[in-house]
Amino acid sequence: MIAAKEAGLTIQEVAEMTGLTAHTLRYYEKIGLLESIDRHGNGHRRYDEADLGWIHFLKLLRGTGMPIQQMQQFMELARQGDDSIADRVDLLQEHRQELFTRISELQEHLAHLDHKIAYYQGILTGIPADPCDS
Amino acid sequence: MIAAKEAGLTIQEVAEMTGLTAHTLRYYEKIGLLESIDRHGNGHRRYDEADLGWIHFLKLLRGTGMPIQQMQQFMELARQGDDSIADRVDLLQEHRQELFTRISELQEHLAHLDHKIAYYQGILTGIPADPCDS
DNA sequence: TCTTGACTTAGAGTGCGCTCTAAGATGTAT
DNA sequence: ATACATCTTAGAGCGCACTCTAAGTCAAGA
Repeated sequence: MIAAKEAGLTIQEVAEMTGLTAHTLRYYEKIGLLESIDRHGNGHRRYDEADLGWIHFLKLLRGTGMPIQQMQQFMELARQGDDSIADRVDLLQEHRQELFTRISELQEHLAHLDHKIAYYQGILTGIPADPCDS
Repeated sequence: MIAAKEAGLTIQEVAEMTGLTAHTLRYYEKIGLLESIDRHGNGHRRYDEADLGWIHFLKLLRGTGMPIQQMQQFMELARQGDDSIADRVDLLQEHRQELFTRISELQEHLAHLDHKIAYYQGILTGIPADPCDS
């Protein structure tokens, strides 16, 4: 490594920084979630700060359970420039609503699960259990 | 349908009551999530109240994102009788913890997403946006 | 008797989101 | 020169949780 570090991060560096694998980074690029990443002279990818920003955003969307298809739609809009911002907001807000609903459902399930656990614990400790076991 | 209704529900009835498909009910039985369901004279399944209770419980577990494998473990314990209750509680409590963590993560993601949406809306309405776009 | 419809089985197929393989190019260190 | 590490590509494979198909049985109704 005599040559000065050329601008940009290698795929491995980005993988380590983001927690995605290099495989996944290439996959995301192939299916259009990332624009073609700049290449170093030898054809190797070099990621810049903007790329990193998009990758973090994609991670957020996936983390919220957005399907890849919807993410592709979003990135297609993003590629169309600032005129698409309203559409992008719509898409995000729809997803936000779904996420909110899902969280609520999970909270209900959690309460239900706690109820079940308490029921089984009641049996264990010999305390007469609530006959309603639902 | 002259014969008096024999005890128990048909697979279709249970499907409608639970929101699972008949396919899924057979699948759950095949992989050991349900004990062998009683059969009517002609070999058709007949579900009783207890079966229904287990199915609702399985739906709860799946609804909380428990993997099928773990559900199989749980049902294996259940088949071993009351001596396994402590182990079942352990399993459920571990899962409860994971569920709780997942809900927390989703809530963080939701906040982050809201932040993003607000950022984009700021652009739309021409209000100078917070330069920190993360 | 014939048709219809609900059920049975074993096993194949599906959609999702990666994840990995194979073959090859390039660059660095000894 | 040689060994190695890291990257490239196209495309195959995987794990999960269903979901569906094909071929067959059975009972009720026209």
